[in-house]
Amino acid sequence: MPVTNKETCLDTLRTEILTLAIQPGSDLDEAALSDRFGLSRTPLREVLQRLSGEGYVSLTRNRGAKVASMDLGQMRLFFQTAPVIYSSVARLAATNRTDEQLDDLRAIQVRFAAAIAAKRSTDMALENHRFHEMIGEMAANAYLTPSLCRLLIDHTRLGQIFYRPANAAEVLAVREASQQHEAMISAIEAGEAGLIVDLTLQHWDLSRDRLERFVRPDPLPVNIIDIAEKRNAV
Amino acid sequence: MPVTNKETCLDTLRTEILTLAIQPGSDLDEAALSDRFGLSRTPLREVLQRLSGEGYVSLTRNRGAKVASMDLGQMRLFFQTAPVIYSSVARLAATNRTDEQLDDLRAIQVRFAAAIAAKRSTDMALENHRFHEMIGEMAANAYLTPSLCRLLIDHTRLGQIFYRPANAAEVLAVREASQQHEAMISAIEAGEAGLIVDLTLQHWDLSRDRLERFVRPDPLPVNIIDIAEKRNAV
DNA sequence: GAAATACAAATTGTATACAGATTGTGTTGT
DNA sequence: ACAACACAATCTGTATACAATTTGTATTTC
Repeated sequence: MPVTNKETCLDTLRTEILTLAIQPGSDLDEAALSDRFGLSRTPLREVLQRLSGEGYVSLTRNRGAKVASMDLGQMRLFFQTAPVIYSSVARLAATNRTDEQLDDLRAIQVRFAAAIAAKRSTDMALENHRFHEMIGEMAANAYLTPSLCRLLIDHTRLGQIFYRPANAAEVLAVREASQQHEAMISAIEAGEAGLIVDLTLQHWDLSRDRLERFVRPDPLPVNIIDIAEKRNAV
Repeated sequence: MPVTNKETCLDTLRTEILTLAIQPGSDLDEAALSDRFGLSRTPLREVLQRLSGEGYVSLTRNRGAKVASMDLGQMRLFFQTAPVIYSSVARLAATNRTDEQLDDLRAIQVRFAAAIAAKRSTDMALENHRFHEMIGEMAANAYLTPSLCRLLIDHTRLGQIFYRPANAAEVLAVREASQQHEAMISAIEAGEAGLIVDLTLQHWDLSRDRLERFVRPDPLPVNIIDIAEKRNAV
């Protein structure tokens, strides 16, 4: 099965959107992209249609493609929706997974841990994304998968900051996330539905705490701002 | 905003798939469809891509488009997944709906009731579909909507039988479903989250009973089969 | 007669040229 | 100076022709 230009284009755009290399809301130029990937506009438009179906991109008639935006309203929905879907999917994964899928999941976790050790933050985010996508695949539920994928897209985009650990506390949190992955693998292997749901919700809590800290970071020291104002006044 | 050929094509294919005018699993011929809708193959392929994104159709490379299948495995997932999504969506609808949307919902319900009164079974199924799609729109949750839509596609296709009431008991069931719709509208208007979830689960139970009766109908009278075998033996 | 292969027909994928829509700019008139 | 309109440039949408892949069929070979 040869890897066509079209598939390269799909994958590349997906990762560029996930890693924020292309920012939410930015316009995608058909001509530029078809040049870049050595495709004519026809197949490129099909790529965009598909990305739209997956939720990476939004199309408007006569106005082209935009990377899916991440406004405040969306974020609210994200935090509201993630727990139900994540835990439902995790429960199904524990009962439906195959042995091959479990091996795949382990392989992804190895690469995730390696990315952490090497402090490659982009890879951390992408391998984490694949880890949770893989759990979705294990769940093997065509009805839930599309919702999961949309959540993961925004989770990964938000998480760019999570996996770019700035201080010692956040490095610890990433390590904890990795340990939780290990525990989740064990629970899925053992088929313990109740346990995997608990672990998933814990994992979510950890992630949510980091994300909220990003959205509402510690305020700047007030006196520094005072100083800046005085300098402007001079 | 003019209705283009392309949009007609999209809508028509959607309803034909929902009403089983095109059977699950059947192949879609690009040339034939582009002839039929007066489109060239390029925009028609974009329609198919989009239908694929919505879950109506599945695409395979170099092998064209098939109407989404409804095998036994899928049905199992359907019954497993519907309650979570339906109730989550309903809860959100009660808190997020706008007044205009509530008016739209009422209008749909009027058409639904009219279809029942006139015994137009296809319209019953389609208006019922729109009713629940509208509740999805009220929920205004981009993460849940895709899952809801996929569930509704299969629910409506299965329900073709439900809304083609064969006997008196099933006519009563359809009337009951319609009454439940009315109750749901009231609950959404009042913003009663707990109530709408209860009503939704009741509605689901009613529908599920009918669907299960379809999948596992009352067995044929045994002696009739005996007779048939004797005739073949002659 | 069954299997394999080569060829033909049909179907899908891609490129390019053209048509239609939108947006920005410059000119004209008040 | 501002508003309105017209025109140009840019981008999106569609049609058609061509290339590549798949599938069915017929012929050959064992």
